[in-house]
Amino acid sequence: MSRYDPATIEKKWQDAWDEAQTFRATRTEDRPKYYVLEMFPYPSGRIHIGHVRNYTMGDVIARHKLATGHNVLHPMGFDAFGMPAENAAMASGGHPKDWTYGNIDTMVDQMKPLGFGLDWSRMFATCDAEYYGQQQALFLDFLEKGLVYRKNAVVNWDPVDMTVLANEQVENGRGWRSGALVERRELTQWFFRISDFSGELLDALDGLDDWPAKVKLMQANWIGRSRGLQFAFSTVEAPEGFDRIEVYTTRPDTLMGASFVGISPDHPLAKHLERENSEVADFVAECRRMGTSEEELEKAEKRGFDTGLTVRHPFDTSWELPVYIANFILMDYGTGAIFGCPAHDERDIEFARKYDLPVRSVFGPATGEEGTFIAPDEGGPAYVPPKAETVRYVRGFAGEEAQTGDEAVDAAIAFCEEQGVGQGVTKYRLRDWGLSRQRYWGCPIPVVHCETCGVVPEKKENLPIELPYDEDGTPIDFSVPGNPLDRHPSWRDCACPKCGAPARRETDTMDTFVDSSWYFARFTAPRATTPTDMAEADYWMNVDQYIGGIEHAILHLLYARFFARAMHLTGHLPEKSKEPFNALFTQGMVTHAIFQTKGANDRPVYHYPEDVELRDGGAFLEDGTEVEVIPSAKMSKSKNNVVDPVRIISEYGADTARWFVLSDSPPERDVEWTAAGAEAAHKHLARVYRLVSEIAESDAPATQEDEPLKREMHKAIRDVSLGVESFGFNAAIARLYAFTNALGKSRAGAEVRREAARVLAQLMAPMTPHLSEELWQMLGGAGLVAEAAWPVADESMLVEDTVTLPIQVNGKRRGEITVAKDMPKEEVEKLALEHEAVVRTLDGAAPKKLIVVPGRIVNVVA
RNA sequence: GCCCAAGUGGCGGAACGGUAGACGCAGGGGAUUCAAAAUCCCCCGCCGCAAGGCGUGAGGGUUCGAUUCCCUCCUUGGGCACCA
Repeated sequence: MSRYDPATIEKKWQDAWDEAQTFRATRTEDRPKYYVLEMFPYPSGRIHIGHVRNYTMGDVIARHKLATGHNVLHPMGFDAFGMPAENAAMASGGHPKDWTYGNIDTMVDQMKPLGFGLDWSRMFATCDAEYYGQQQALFLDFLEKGLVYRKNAVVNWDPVDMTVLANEQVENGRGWRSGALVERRELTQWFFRISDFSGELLDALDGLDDWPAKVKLMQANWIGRSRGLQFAFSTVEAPEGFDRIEVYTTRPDTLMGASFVGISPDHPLAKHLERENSEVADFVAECRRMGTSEEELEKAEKRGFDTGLTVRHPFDTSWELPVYIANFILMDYGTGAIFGCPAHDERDIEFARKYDLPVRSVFGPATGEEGTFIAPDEGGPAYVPPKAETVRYVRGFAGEEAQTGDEAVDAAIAFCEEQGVGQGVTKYRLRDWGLSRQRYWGCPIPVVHCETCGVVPEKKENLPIELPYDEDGTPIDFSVPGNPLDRHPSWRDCACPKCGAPARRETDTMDTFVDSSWYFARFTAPRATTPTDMAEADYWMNVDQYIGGIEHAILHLLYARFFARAMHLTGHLPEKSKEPFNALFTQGMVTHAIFQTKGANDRPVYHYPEDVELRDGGAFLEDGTEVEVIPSAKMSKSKNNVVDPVRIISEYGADTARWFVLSDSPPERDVEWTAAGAEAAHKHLARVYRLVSEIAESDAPATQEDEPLKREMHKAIRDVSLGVESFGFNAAIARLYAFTNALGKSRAGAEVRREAARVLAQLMAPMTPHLSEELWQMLGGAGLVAEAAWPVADESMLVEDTVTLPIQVNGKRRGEITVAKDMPKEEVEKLALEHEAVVRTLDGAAPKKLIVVPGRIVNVVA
């Protein structure tokens, strides 16, 4: 008998699938289509075990759908633009393009041995001119439809390197290379009008039944619909043009508790005062010496500057409130100005206590908790109950004295509208999507700046506007910070497409989120000479199952949903694709223990897994030094806990890697890669190989154990199918272990055992496709198991006629009874009361209560 | 700071509100073997001789019954608009 030799069989079957074009996506009308997509990778240089897990999940779905009679589209590509390529060029010379394509080649070479059922003929990278040229065409169509515009926006500016920094390049407020204090600087930039779609993007979440609830919730919170009051305070002796300050509030019911007005450092009034008053200028400059991320703003100490100006309260013109410039107010949200009601807002009370501003309670608890409740104006914390809770108003001005916050807000809006003080408005937190990047390695924005014509779109026939590789034969210098396109006259200088006069190209490139916002549509016709081919898009869209990391729950998925709408409006996608992903699954990461010892100065020293020996419940280096084991850490090159799939494949084969990454954890959770686990997976596959070899050669006659094995087989078909269809891969694999155990122990005849083994090969095929083809062949299966019809469970073989019921006394299990499945409740009760453990506990007394859940449980309450 | 998750034996994990620990790893015992590897079989939450008791991050609550639902807290992870 031959041994399980993955190296031989994996190559053999990969060649067979290539030959048969098993995974080539073809459009035919006789079969339903199924489009499964995993988020495409960034070409970092090597695949990691997380990729293996992600693509194996997609592959299981794809292979199962193929076996259930679908035309399957399962493509792969690369999200190839972005900063790492430029950073690599800066750090070690070379060109981002060469670096990127070199990485792609390596990664494709590493992915192919894993045997994924992918249609490689559709592969592309977003840095292919063929792809980004079509992206430029989309941009021009969006521009024409008014979906793109220009406005000023702030960026992180490094004043030493004279360059724009990404948020991740800002460390503790300083540029990562120069160490200079980062400033916020305004630039004119391009924006997509995603905020015009706020309401629609929010409401449409309800229709996404096969998306995780948590993702929909995160998106809903991100879009952030709020109902509030917009009104203006009139100012006292303010500079000309600033008679009024518009504010937006979601708590107009707290207007009588107002104690100050706060404006953003970027508010027009702040900018005006900055020019006249050096103290204001200092404070505002201080505020701007901060990154642009919301996280940083929120974590920063709340600070304000009293402008000396005041405003009049809208209900009492003799009541004046001070105007502060405050570092925590965002110009992008609402009107860039607020009123503070310290009694009912934690941030406001912190601010008020810091600057000694009055705190006035507007409402308190509705029911008497006076004993414990300390009102905010008596030194207590801000009182911020949920808006649905009824409270008692002491400084209300509209509605009932006792009402919920929601009712009070509605009443306050109605009252203010009636008094002409303001209007109720709906606002969204979602801001427009800034797509300009001051970088080289991205899709050029296809517009030209002309002195006479202004901003002029490129003509479509001039697309793609390609990135220059060099400058007239001279390599581009990436060692200088900043955007090389800015310093590239022969690329930058051009003729105006409108008037022909000398003009300058836009040197900004697009955010890489643009690239990933429509690649799923491009896969339906990757070589089309327009962004999409409507016939192909109409057939293959939508993505039936999208799989990727939870880290993309908000931005990528929201941008893609916007893009699908914009592509529909510009005629590039059908109406049904406005929501492009029918079902979404977010998978967890692969983690690995960190092996660490202490070096000099107690600095941790990290060791590679292959240098560590696990024995006697500890971990040791070769020289016997004991190593500290930190389990379940995110894989990271700097911690030396990266597992290289190439190594795993050469040691155990692709099927072992695929089996293991699916087996141990539910797919939405993180999985820890352990050497022991991989070893165990491999042993199991070898055992299946041995078992099936033996069965294939057996000629044992039929026995009375045929029937139980058949039943076991049909139960396995049911459970594994369900597991595969519902992302219960770990459960499906546990079931396959059980079925293998049953098959191994069974003394059924050869014919039934062979049938069961064929089914086992089929059920395993999505996870371990190469091994399954080999087993299928040994068992005399026709053709490729990849193309064989998925087995169907026979319902009549699944019916059980008895059921075992646990008997509980007071909720604790005390025994069990086995009864006929359809035994009447009364008889079950009788049997339960006769049970020895029940009799003993009741001790002659009558039970207080008797609960019988048919087919489930019996609970006796004593 | 804000939003969203997750926490169960020595370990990964299973469990429509209904027998907590399926399946796997590690560990223990045995079979086979001249011996070993490989393989096969059995045991395996904790305390306890046992009867029994205790156990799903912590503390409350709802329920005949809670890992599951609700509230508060702790820890870890993801996101926070220029990382992808």
